[in-house]
Amino acid sequence: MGVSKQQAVENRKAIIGAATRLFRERGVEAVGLNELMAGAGFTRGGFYNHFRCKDDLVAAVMMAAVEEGMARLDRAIDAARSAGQDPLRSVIGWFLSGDHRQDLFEGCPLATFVGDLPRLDDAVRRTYAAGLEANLRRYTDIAATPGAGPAESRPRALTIYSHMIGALLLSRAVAHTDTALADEILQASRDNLLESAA
Amino acid sequence: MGVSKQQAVENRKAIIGAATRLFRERGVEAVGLNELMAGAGFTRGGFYNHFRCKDDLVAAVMMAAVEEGMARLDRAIDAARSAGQDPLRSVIGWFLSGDHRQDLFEGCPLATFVGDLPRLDDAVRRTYAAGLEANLRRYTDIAATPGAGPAESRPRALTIYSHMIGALLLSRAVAHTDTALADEILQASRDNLLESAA
DNA sequence: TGTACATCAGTGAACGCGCGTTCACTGATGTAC
DNA sequence: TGTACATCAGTGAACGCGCGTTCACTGATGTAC
Repeated sequence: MGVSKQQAVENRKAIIGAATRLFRERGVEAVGLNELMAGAGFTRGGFYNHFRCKDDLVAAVMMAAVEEGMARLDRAIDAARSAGQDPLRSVIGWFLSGDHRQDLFEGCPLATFVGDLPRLDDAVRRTYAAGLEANLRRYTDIAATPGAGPAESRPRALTIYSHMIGALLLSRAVAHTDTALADEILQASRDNLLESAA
Repeated sequence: MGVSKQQAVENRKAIIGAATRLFRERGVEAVGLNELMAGAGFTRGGFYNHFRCKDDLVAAVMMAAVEEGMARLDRAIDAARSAGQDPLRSVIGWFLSGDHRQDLFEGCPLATFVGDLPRLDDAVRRTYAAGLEANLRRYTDIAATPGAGPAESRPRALTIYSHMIGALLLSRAVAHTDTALADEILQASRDNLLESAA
């Protein structure tokens, strides 16, 4: 068609955006390039002007999702601090909420993509691992109590994060089949973690 | 070929067995029926003498995996009790071990299949949810402290299980990319849960 | 500033491939007499 | 007990389909003069 360089850059972003939405919703393997390009408003052939192969796109999607997730976490922490609330309690309350369980699109990317990871290549897994480490560092910050050093805060952050991820994934796994159990799981972990953070 | 009824029943079990191994190792979607039947020692066409479609097999695999997982849990609990050990501490130690992280074949099926679940059909999800509930009941039993009733033990079991699942999945997700982090995750949660179970 | 040409994002048909599934066939098992 | 026939698990070729990827082509953008 002939398209300006600036437009091409935006189109690339649009492809990544559509892919992120579809991958989060249905999983990386279940989404084909044809559907994906149609979702971004293009025909299939143009894909290869932007990416060498599907794995390249997946790597770009993971990178974007992890960065966006971190930015969202930072914003939530700032908002809590501005409001004079404990950022850790605030984040726990959001992470283990029904909203987060339902929201595949803006939820924690590490939770959403953990199921796809075994079938993805090393570049994506490195991005995932780096994203996890970045998240854990932030959780270490907000889990720190006045007197405690990193030797205490770090393992505490790890356990809180593992616990939340597990509860969210189990709750999502049974949400459509046994809503009562799904709610019970979230509530038990929310109560437990909020109590331990008090 | 002509095969006795008894042999046919065993062949069906062999197909389920091969499928369970392959599904656990590489995910349900990534394994084709051709490879699967070859893995069980047959050619592809015979599949439909045993199952109406692939989803039927997946349902049978999930059922078998969940039952086997429960049986294994019960055996571990019995063994711990016979040895005069606290079954809860015993199970936690196993669940959050490097062995369990590495062992996709005999590990907890709810952890292994949680990533595949979003793309599987309702029958499989119901089996999964029932399996989760059965596991949680058993954890409620072993998490019970002398004075406590189910109102305390049940949420406690849920939080312990969620926490363990999350730690195991995160640890597996980064095991090949950042082994130190993977070990750190398991250890932090193991220390934390064993301490709270003391 | 205006013109001629090169670039390259987007198009849409086509590629080979492996998927889940179907089918006609086979032959030992199991049954009826 | 022996014979004739029906059953049905297993075979392997074939089906349509959608996948990731390639390709020749297009035409507006961007560049050289």
